[in-house]
Amino acid sequence: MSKEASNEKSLNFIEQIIEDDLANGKHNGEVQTRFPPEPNGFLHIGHAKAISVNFGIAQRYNGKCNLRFDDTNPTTESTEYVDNIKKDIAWLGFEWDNECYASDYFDRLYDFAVTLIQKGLAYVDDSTADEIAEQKGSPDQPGTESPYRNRSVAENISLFVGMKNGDFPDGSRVLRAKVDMNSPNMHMRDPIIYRIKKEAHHRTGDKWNIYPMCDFAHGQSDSIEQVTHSLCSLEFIHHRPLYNWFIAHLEIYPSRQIEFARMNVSYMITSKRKLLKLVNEGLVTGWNDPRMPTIAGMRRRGFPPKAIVDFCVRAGVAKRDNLIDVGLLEFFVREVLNKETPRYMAVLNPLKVIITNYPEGKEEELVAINNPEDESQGTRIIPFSREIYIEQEDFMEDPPKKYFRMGPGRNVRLKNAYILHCEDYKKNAQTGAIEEVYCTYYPDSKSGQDTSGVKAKGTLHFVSIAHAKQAEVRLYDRLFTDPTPTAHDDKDYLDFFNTGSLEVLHNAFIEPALAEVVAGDRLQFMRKGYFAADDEHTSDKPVFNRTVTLKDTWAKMKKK
RNA sequence: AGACCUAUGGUGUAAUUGGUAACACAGCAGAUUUUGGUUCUGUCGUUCUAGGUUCGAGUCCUAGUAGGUCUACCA
Repeated sequence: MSKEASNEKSLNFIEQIIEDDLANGKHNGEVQTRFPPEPNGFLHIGHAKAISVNFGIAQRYNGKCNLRFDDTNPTTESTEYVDNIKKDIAWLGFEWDNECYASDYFDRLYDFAVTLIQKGLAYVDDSTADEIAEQKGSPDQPGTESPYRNRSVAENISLFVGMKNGDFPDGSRVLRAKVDMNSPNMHMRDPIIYRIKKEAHHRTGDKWNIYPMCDFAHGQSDSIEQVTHSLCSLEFIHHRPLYNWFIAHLEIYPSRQIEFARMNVSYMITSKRKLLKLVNEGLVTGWNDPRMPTIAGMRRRGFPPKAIVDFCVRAGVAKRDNLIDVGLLEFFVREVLNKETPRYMAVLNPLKVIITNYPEGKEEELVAINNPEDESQGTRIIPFSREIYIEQEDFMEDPPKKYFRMGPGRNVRLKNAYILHCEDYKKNAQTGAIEEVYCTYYPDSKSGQDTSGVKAKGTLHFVSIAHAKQAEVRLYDRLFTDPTPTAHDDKDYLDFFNTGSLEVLHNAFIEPALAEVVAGDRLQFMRKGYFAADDEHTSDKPVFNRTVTLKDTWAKMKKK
């Protein structure tokens, strides 16, 4: 939990409920939550929110949080997803108490179903899917009862056992709870609780021919695990009466479901189907593409887990629809990275500078501070020589007055090195491109021992050409050009795909100290942003992903 | 159309439960700075509408309005 959260006096509505329960001695003062993913996809920023809420609440109240896989549909689920989900949660920094599976409760769930049948509260229905849908009616139209609704207990038991034993084909029969076909809540109109699926399950193999529906598994799983507060998103609010109905009629541990609004983030989407389409259509390279809002994508992008969790905590918990500015996430990413990452110099778009009065063949070793925010990160050596690269955008032939960088006749400091005076430059007559810049340096202006008295307004990063290494740099930007790409009735979300979301630079140059960096390392390229060494990065073939740019007030001024 | 949920600065969340509407981000202005970064200071701006209860309403009541959710053998 973040410091802010633990010191905060104000409580969100869930914490208020919990503190009331604690004050009343409910559940013996215990708090048990759970995070219940279905192992059929990758975790994304929305799951990160659910994780931080469930684990955060448990931490705050000295409770426990289980990881429970809601694996009741063998058609879509696999252990590969289980492994990835565990990896992502651990990476976010959370430890679950028990690792649970709804499938571990299949025997008990079956017994629960039998209990319901014996109480006259469930029946086997031979209707087709279409017929059942028709019976349910519509919200403003009461439903009609199934012709099979009043079978005897004995017949129901016999048929249900038959379903279990595989006597009937898939889809031929279902078990339905006998609730209320006239309820304005569609979920109470005799919901299906078991269906026939002669399919192998990733954990139970071919033991079962029938599988419980989520509604019949989720609440009972909570109850079995003695979950005190079952926190879920708002769309399950209509399921709560059913959740309570099962607990009441089964007379089992009274877990309580509490719903909160899921988090929406601008310029991001979290629909599993829509994300999959991006992958399938090749718009991204996979589920862990650094542009993806998946945990795996954000990890590869270089987002620190703490930033993601801080962001979720800051976004808060409430019941109204929300659209959180992705800028808030970027704020936390920068805040964490500013304190943690070592600084390096890398020139993304090189422009050659020759220091005409610096002796040919001479080399110097300059000392640079690794992180001005963290003295313990020490210093490193930066080589310096007569020919260097600076950033193309750091030179202007005819700069405006507020431009502090290099221009003809101007002074500018090289970070950790000398002050340069720009004497001349070479321009390509055809293209107009600046090809080389010629400068002189002030020998007594060396960083840390500057006695020159020369003034320079701007400071530039650079690399010594002879010592620099070529690298690939991938500049990532948001995936969509619209803050809510899925919210337009007249347009498809793919219409808003940001074709500029990835720019690959093959001709970047990095300082030699970067040789120590390994895949996954996060760092700052001074004045350019925070970057992470990609999964494909090696010291021979360096590849860096831009996590986020630095705040850029100059870019803002230019716009005006 | 029915049921349910929600409504506080640009965004998100608070308001010790009926007692001066605040915090963060974003914005704007300035200071510092060998990263146009960081840090610091200042500043802009808020209770959906209409009634009612009350000495006093963001909070309670009534009626509207707006947005969302639900009608899968998915979760």
